[in-house]
Amino acid sequence: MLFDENDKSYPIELVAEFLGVNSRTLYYYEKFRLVYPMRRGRKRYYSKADIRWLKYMRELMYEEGMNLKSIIILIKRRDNVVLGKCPDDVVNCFKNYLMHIRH
Amino acid sequence: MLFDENDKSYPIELVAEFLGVNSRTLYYYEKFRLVYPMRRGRKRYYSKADIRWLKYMRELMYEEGMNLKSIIILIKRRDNVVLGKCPDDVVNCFKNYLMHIRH
DNA sequence: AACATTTTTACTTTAAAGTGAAAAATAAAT
DNA sequence: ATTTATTTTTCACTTTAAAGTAAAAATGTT
Repeated sequence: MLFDENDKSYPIELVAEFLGVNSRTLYYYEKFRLVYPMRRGRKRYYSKADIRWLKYMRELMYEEGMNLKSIIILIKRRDNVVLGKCPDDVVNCFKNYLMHIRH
Repeated sequence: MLFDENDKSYPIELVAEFLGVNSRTLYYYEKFRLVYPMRRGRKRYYSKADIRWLKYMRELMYEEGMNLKSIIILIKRRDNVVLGKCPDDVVNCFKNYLMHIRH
């Protein structure tokens, strides 16, 4: 009965419990601008999308070994920030490395 | 006189000195499959592209705050490995977050 | 055999990630 | 309006692991 599919938002404590973290951790993520819960008054409410995102984010961290800053960059890259900074010849150089990596 | 533009490959000690790291660090990167120096016998020779890549890699680490595993993933993503794992609705959800982030 | 490079082992350093507890802030209740 | 309760914020601390390195052992080259 953790989540009622019809509810559209969840308070921080419930989300923290669901993710198995301290609610303080969610404030921490917010400071990194990694999540934007809705505010009703001063209280935070997380949408299902928020929760899915947090869960995926933590998978990237604990299954893929990424760190928070990289995840931020991963998001920004959808606006081409990181590769924008990467010189062209280095980008091309990536392709050589790709050949060596098995997926 | 660190680098002769006409030379096509550089031994590990020279590269380490240029990057300001211990040569052991370059072995370390290699174990992560982040670089593939050419081998003549058992000895390693790094190309200019290798060196540029290493330099860029370290910028990502020390200026952007990325970790090695994330850099590996960044490379692989050119083959869509990471976002391939990411559920579509989460990908769409990224767009909302993008709006909140200033570049 | 002598030399140089590599590999392995285990260690050090450093900072990220997370958290506890108290203080501050805000809303609700009486 | 004052008190009570709840959430947020701040500060400082702990834990953990990534990143890097030193030293010794192994290996290949000449």
